[in-house]
Amino acid sequence: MSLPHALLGLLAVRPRSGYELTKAFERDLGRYAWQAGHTSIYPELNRLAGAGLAEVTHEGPRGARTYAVTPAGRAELRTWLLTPPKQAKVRNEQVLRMFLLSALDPADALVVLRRIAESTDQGVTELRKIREEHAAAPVTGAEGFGQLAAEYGLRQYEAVRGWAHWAIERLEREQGADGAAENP
Amino acid sequence: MSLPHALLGLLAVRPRSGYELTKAFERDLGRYAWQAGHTSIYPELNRLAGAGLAEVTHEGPRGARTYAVTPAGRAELRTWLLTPPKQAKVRNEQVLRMFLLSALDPADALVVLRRIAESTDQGVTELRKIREEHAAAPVTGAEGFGQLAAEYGLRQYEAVRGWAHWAIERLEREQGADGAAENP
DNA sequence: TAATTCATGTAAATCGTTACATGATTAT
DNA sequence: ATAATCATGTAACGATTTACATGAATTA
Repeated sequence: MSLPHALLGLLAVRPRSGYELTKAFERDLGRYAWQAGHTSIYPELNRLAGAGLAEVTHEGPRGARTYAVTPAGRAELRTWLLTPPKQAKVRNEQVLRMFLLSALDPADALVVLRRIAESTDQGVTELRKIREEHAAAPVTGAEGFGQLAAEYGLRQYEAVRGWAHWAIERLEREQGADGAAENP
Repeated sequence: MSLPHALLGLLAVRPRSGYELTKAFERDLGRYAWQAGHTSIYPELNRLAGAGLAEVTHEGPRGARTYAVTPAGRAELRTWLLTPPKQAKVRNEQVLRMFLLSALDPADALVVLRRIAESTDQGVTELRKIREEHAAAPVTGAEGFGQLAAEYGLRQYEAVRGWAHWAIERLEREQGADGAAENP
């Protein structure tokens, strides 16, 4: 159960409302690391506040409440980050699909792989552009957050992209070899 | 909910018992793609059999039942693999930890990063060895499964490893710059 | 003023994990 | 004989998702 720590981590960067946290999950965190919807986030914020790990620091229009992490929350987050479990829980549907790809015949597998190659080509291009734009920015605490994470996301994309192209080439060579087997 | 498809995919490679499937999740699938314990696997196998997507083909000692995927199950798996959702579900505690790393002060972050670097160095070495050992093997259907997945796992490890070393160097340079700021 | 976005919540249903439970076979 | 491993299950609890619900503020 990592949701509370994900929330504490985001609040440690800067205070936010539940609504803003929800959007952070949709954009960055949820794409690579941990997804959660507002229906888990709001109750969890209440629990964190009840436990003294977060607190409401500001109330805005439309009942918006800005939460900040407390010193106790910061300590909890630090402990959690410094004591990782041996085997972390992994559940990634995209990766699962890649692992099961060989259950398809090569023609079908190629369709899927080409789609992956295309979308990761695009993803790499986008993320590289974003990185170049922010390359000049200072590297202090809160901003460092985005940069470490962005670099991680980019390298992840590049790895999948490289793998997809490698797999395509491999499958194509195999198919080519089948077709050309009769004439040496 | 991808568990049924994960099971169909494994059974598509070759028929197995629930016990063997459980171990496959512990070893390969669960490390990178999708974790599941026997308490989800056994009931799910019964559901798949009830739905005609899998069937018991053999009964061994100790009540062991070997399941195989049916033609309907193969069709279901194919459909699932060929129609991916826009946004797949991701939940990876390890990656979450990396995303939240910048919430720590640089000294603590370096501790965690060095641990990651060490364990991925090791992982890359291990997986490379395994790959070399199997490099000579033929690349037909069922074995291809392992090879695509193994390559994916290796590249994933290498990406994390590269990122960790990059982040360490960056943080060390930052700290070094702080310390040397007084004497130009 | 109508539509959109902001902003928060609850309830029911589904899904997953942990703990509990049992017994057969094989290895020491 | 004893321990380890094989092999399957159920029940209770906790976490997550989906559907439902509401209203304030902003934009067109």
